[in-house]
Amino acid sequence: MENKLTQLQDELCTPTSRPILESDLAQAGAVLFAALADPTRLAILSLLMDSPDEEVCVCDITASFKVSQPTISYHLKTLRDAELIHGDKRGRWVYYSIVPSQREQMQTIFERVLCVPVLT
Amino acid sequence: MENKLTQLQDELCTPTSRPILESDLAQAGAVLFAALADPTRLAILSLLMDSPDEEVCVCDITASFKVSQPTISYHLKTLRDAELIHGDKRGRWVYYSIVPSQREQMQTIFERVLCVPVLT
DNA sequence: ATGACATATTGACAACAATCTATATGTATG
DNA sequence: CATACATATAGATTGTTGTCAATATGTCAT
Repeated sequence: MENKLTQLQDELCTPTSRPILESDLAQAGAVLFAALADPTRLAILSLLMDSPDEEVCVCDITASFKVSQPTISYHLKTLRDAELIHGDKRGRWVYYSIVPSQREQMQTIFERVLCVPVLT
Repeated sequence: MENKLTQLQDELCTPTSRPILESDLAQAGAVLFAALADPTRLAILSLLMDSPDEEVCVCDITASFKVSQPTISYHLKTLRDAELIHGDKRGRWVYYSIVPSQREQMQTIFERVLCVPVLT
């Protein structure tokens, strides 16, 4: 295969001198978007974003979906691993919330990308 | 735009049967983020966003990565299927660009989510 | 026409993701 | 203490994704 960069004489395909996205940044972005690439996880995040006190009990999350409790637990772990949410165990219950430093980013994603308003 | 979210219950640990995000909206969002959930695809999008004439030849894209040409072709198809990019065949070459209606959304993703400036 | 070239498609395969059932862990309560 | 409850983890299964080599398709130049 011939690279256009080696064909400067051909006027049709002009080369680019612009570097691509730093690979570790692309990697980090891919990890973030992979965490968002599931309808159940998006709905969980939406639930957390819209919770007035910014905390939701796992039992409420579980009750909101048709999937099983272990599946919800799996999705919560996935979001936790992406450092988007945090779980606080109080007694028998665990209360999840958006990691504060990620709230603005999540709000951007919901309002400006998904075009769904969230509480502010 | 209309709010697709339902009100949360205010009492903790009271089950709710209401879905949070409209499921087709969550589904559509998941499809979008799945398209973004790969470092090579993010870098391709970054390349297209940063291209001054907003068009990049496949040969230049292929030359920018270490993966094989069929792999690049596969990623381009994935981005095409997500309707994020469009390919224009001119002669032997195919020139890809961001779908115009998606440019603003992509700019939001790069600048406000990934914190990477792009050309405007 | 023929051959070189650019890109897409196919088929195979390993890695991973989403889901379930079953079970474990920790906590409150009778 | 025993038991019920809330959540997490383990293991199995099924479907999906990223990658490559090989090949097909279409286009240009000779």
